Amino acid sequence: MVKQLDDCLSVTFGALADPTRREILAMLAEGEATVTELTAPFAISMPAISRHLKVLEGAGLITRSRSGQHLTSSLRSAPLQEATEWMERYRQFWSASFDRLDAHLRQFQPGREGP
Amino acid sequence: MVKQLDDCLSVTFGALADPTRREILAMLAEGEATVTELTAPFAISMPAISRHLKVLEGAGLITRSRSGQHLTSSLRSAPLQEATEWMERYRQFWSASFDRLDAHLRQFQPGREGP
DNA sequence: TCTACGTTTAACATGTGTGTCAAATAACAG
DNA sequence: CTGTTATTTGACACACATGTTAAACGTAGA
Repeated sequence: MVKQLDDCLSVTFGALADPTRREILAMLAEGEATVTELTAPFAISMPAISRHLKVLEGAGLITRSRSGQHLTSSLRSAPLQEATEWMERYRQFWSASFDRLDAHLRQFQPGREGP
Repeated sequence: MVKQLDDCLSVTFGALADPTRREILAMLAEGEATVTELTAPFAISMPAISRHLKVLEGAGLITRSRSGQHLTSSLRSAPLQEATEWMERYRQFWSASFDRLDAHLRQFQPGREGP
């Protein structure tokens, strides 16, 4: 029953997990852009960018609209809201129980790096 | 130069992109637990859970400490803070420009489901 | 020291993601 | 209609993620 939301979060976080896609979102935050424009700053091919855009669109993070020959992409907000809410739940929990947790952890954890 | 942070976000979002791992985080939010305890509610094997825990630890989302035979896992907060900050940047932008965007989008997007 | 328990590692199968280049589609201009 | 530009799709290659089972490791206790 919560499966639907769960999957939605997977798609959202999955889309956000790729640096190129986050870079694309950053570019779109400065205004909508065509695929060609979005491809320019990257060292990868246009088909690759096109696929990234498809992933972002599938996650509902952008929308696309054709104006003449150009297909412009623009940002959408809804999924981020959901993902942020999910994370806020944990952030709040963690902030609340941090002191207790922190003290507890310290006594077991000498260091975090290991071979 | 921002590459380091970028990679950190990839790891964080990547860890969050898996439903099993989010489920594990939800369980740990109710208190620390051993690998055996964390494996119980799932239909997958303990080695699989062990790997998920390793991913979560790699993302800094949990810490682990041995107490006797048991290896207990507990939540950490730092990476979520970073990821939330990243997303907040976009949420704010999107909220601000939502009206303008929304009107623009409506005229191009008849439906979001595909075959 | 031998045995049992809890957990991880090794080796492997398999599916999915990300990139490539070449060809196909879509809209526009002569 | 033909050609040009913008973008996507197809076919492939390769890497990585996730699951499995079997064996190894680490700690506790007889």
